[in-house]
Amino acid sequence: MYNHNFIALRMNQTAPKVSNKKNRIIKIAAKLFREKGYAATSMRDLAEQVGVEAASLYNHINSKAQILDEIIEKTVSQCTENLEEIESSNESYLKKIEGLIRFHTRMMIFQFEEYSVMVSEWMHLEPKKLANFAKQRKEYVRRMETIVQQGIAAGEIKPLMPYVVVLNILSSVRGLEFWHRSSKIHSAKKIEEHMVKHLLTGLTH
Amino acid sequence: MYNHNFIALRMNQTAPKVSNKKNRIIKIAAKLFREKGYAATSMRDLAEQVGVEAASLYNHINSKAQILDEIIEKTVSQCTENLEEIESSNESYLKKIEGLIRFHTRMMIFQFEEYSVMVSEWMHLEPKKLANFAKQRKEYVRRMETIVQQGIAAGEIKPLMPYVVVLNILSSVRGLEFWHRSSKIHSAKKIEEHMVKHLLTGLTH
DNA sequence: CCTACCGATCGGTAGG
DNA sequence: CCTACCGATCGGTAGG
Repeated sequence: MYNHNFIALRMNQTAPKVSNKKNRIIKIAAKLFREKGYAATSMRDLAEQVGVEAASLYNHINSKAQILDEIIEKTVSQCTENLEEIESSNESYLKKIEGLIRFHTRMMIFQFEEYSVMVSEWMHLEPKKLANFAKQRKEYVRRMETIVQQGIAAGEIKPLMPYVVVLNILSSVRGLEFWHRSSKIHSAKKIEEHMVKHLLTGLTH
Repeated sequence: MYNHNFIALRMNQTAPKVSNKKNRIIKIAAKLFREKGYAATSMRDLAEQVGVEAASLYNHINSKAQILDEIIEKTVSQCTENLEEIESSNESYLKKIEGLIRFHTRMMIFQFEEYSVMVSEWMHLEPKKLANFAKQRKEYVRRMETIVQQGIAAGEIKPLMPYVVVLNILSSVRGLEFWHRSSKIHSAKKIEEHMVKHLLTGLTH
């Protein structure tokens, strides 16, 4: 998305105009969907934050459902691309898991609104989009499980249910939503290091 | 709640009648709130599942908001009572943390609907109830952090940010919501053991 | 427990 | 981008 705009900006100065307004609407929607939830956010709430009447939103977007879909689709793509990079790297399995913890932690911190909406509001997607998301998420978890499984087989990781390990990692990252809210007492870098340390090496010495 | 009914049942056979109907409504509401979210669940949805007209629900409950409040308040009480028991026990700090992981894992498995609603729908509480919940949750986390802190001071736990550790534990448990949905391939006991093992001792040997 | 109904608000459209 | 408005649905009440 950002890359696309960057290229378009260099090739045609006037082209991104409409797109920028749409992006602004989606950005503000992500913020509201995270705060209040998708169902409890009205198009009038959104319009107010954007600074227009509700009817005017429809010159830039087709429906409320489409906004949710675009937020989630964009975030899913970023996760999938990262997973592919990690899978095809030459790191150890433990390093790959560490990379996944770091990536998701950064997503939660630096793409806070969009990532939170993806993990908490996906159930409000329309039936077809919902089915597609569920399929992609299942596949994503399966591929993470495979890395854990391979790490166990290689003796790098202790024998644990890969399913529980993957769920714990993804859920722990989700928990950072709560941290983010209560201001940045702790730096992002420090949080990331402690996430990795706890999830990889546990509490005991 | 269950204890209260149990006692009432022995003392007066006719007393719990109205209460049972209310409990049934709340139980079904918890199921719907978890599946669709509080805001996306209508009183007509609930009435249909209960098997009456929407207007009839109001003979047993005062408002939609009250239902959410009762679900959450009951679950909060159970968590707080358990925490007090653990705090006052003579176990090591590590054992106390283990006990908390086990308790919350069991809550998520055996009080699935109510616990899920508490962790996912609390933001829809009415302002006064919301403020109270936020206060209690903050206090709960603080007390868990204190146990971690003491464990570190005693040399039982490696030096990690207590805040991150507590968040990871509570969030990992929350992630079991997803597991529960996909049938019981793995037994509850096995899940609990692997939760403890991962969160206490990590992935590495 | 029901029928009948209330005012408010919802997502979205028509027309300019 | 607005005003004006649509039908549908919301939580909840009155009255029996």
